[in-house]
Amino acid sequence: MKTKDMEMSTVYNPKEVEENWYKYWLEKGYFQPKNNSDKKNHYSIVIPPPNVTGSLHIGHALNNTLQDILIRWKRMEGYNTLWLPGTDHAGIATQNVVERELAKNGKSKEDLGREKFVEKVWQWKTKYGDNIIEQLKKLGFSCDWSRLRFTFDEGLSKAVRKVFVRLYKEGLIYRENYVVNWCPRCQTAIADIEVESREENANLYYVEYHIKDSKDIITVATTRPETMLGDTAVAVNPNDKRYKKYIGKIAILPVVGRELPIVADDYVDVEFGTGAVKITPAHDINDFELGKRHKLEEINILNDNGTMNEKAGKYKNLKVLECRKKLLNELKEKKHLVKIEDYTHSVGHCYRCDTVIEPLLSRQWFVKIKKLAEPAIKIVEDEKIKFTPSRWTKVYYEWMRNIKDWCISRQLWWGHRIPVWYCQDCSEIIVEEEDPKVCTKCGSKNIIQDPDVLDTWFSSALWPFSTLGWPKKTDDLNCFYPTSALVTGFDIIFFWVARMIMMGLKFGGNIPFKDIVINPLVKDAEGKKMSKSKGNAIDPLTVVDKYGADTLRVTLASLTIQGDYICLSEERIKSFRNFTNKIWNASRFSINNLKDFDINKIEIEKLEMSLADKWIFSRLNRIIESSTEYLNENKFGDASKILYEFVWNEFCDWYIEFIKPRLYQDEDIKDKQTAQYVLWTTLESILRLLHPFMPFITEEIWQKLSSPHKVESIMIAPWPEYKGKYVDNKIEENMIELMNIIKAIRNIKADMNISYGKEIDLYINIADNNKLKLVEKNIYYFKTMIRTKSIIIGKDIEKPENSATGVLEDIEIFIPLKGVINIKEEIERLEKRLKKTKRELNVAYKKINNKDFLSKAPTDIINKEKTKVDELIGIKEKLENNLKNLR
RNA sequence: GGGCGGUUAAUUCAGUGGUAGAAUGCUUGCUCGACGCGCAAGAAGUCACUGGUUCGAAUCCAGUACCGCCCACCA
Repeated sequence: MKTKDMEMSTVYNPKEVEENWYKYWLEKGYFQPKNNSDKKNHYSIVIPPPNVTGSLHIGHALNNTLQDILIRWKRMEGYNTLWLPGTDHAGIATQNVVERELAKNGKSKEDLGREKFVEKVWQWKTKYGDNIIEQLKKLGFSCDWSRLRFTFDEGLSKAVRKVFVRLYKEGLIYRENYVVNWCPRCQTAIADIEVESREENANLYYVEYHIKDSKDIITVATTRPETMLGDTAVAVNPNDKRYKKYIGKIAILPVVGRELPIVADDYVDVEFGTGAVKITPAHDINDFELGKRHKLEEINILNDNGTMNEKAGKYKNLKVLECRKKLLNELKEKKHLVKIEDYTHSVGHCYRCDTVIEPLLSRQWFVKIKKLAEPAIKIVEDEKIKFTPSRWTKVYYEWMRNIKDWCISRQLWWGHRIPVWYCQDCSEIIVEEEDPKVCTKCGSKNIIQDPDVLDTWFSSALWPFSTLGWPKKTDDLNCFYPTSALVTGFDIIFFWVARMIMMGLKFGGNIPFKDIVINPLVKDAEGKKMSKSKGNAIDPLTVVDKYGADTLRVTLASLTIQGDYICLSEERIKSFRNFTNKIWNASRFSINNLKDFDINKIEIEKLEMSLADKWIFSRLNRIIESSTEYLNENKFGDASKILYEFVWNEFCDWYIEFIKPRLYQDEDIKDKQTAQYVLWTTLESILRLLHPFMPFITEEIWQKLSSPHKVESIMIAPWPEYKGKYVDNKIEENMIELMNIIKAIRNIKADMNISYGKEIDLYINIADNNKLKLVEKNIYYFKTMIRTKSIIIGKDIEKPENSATGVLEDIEIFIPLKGVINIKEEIERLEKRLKKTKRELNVAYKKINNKDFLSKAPTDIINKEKTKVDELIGIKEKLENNLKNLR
């Protein structure tokens, strides 16, 4: 076979190859599934759609690297694979971005009006929305770009519409006045899980309310004094002796002067504060529910933008905190404010913009979720869907079993408009899949659509089937649904994963995916969250630019352990850059030494493999088996770790070094060809094993490693097959024995300050026949592996004078060092070894002299321990003899 | 308040009952026909603590301490 004659640089340069190979793969159409009819043999993943406003961060890099590893691996295994990409319209986030753009020109969305504004957002999306998609390509991800989807696409919007209408008609979507989480900056309601609460230092204010027609006073405690402007009652515990007499009486709201009934309710905790609570039904969920029980008035004191409204009287138009300050002053002046305590409590913040959330009574749309949650819990209990790592199952159950109705309406303009029309004439509510022209009841044309849009996560919940064409019965849907795996972060298990399972079961008619792989969150070297503002963020594209996509990918994959977080640092990336380069150079070596090799011209059956050849085949097949198994278990870190160790520590450090003398000679052509054959086969398999992790460099080398490849790209080459016949324990044991002897000799050389390159005379005394044979057979390699001038080997070799000694079980090694050896140092070296041996011997003795151990431990353990004692005694005696001679 | 996870070498982590491991870092030495992004050798751990089970515990059980996260919140 011809090896393409190519100069390979000593340092791998990813920039020269990555773009071209990506183009090549795209041209060949490898990213697309073979067909969409072979349901049996399919493997599919839908991408967690990044926001159209997003730019690629390290979390995306990790998440998508894992997906690409799975897809590339399965593709090589012969599956009909589809990795479907797309983006999310990201309601609030995108609207915010475009609003900011407008603000630069001093405009607001109101200036444009709804229609023009939405048009503007679409324009923005067309221009920038696929930035992140282009960035994904830089990392080599093999998504089928021809199937790119967007949550606001026409097709996906139809799916959203259908789901809404069906849920509504089944009574699972309803509209209600309720205290919701209101973000005054985004000016929309948000769902409970979109609120992030944080402990904050605050004050607890004690305010006196006078009792009507009495000199008595009832004191309430509050953290949000401004809400008293919306108070409509004071509540006490019915069993509280202090306040029993006031129940049914009237309290006077300070400043405002409103009359408030004093009601009794079990909700009130006698122990907390004063035991009396001001009740603001429009701005506190508990107060709201208490208010319902006692039929209290609900007074909303806030505008949508978080300022006080006309109900706040003279405090109208002030921001909440300004109002609080001024109101407290007034209360103080009027002697109503009697005490201020330090107090820490948790305060809700908007997960999009971090603004403090105000609970606000408003009319919103909700999904009645319990009925949808039940089957979604059951399906996980039945293990039809599995979490990796499995502990996330508990987190899922915990949330699903305590789930609350989902507020899905958002007071935004960018998003799926709620498909509900209100007839202005007969008050009919019209909910249909097609836009109604007239009222379905009275025929009036005077109908108005609900102004709100749906929570972005509503459309994301349909992603696994809406992207495949649902509600149409498409071939894609039939072939690729349910999808095989979902890879995502644990931060969106509730937002997304749980809802996809519920919606998938309800509308997709099946689970949306079988395997949920929860990937860790990436933190910096100190374990801190990465963020642009902190300046500790590692930009994946910068890493790609500096070190290449393969390095980034294999780094991330290796760090993907079963924990919640991984710490990434430049130092770590560099270590994998070095690995990439190691692969490059091992390949460079191999290619150069395979120039005269043609696998078609050799008779494989007639080759006589050496110990090292058999050993590397044995190891290779073990690695094929276990790396495949690790991938099956979604253990990306373990898979990459064993590949790293195999390539570097076994293939490079030992195998290549072992065969060098065979490759460099031309006397024994058959032996040379054997080495070449094993070298070629092993490297070629390594490349295929590494391909899912490091697609670019493996393709580059695979193409250079000219060969009888049956296919034109490593991407579509078969996944290496495990061949058990090559796995041989005895061979591996022998090799380890040999390695240990070599290491022991190198150790002596290093200890005695003999440079590695200096050739030595070597005497080896081996008592055991098998070991003697083993060493004799492989003595050929010692010249290069340890640089020997002469070797004398046998059963009763006399120790030459003035030689350094090494003891290894029943083997003695002597290196004569006339004039070089320092007797004192040699004694010290041997004594140190003797001391250690004696210590180990003591421990072992104790064990085998323990009656309980002998009677209760299994025999193989006892025998092992006895053998160990014998060995240690042997070593000890040899060391002592040598020491005696030195003195 | 409820729940989950963690604590093993300087660092990041493997290790689920039988001699404490890897990678990186560190120390020392090295132009050996792949690679200094390298080679060789080496040092380095009371496996958080206290009990218990066991012939034997990093590993199983109970408790303690510390760290992290999630959920629910009493104004």
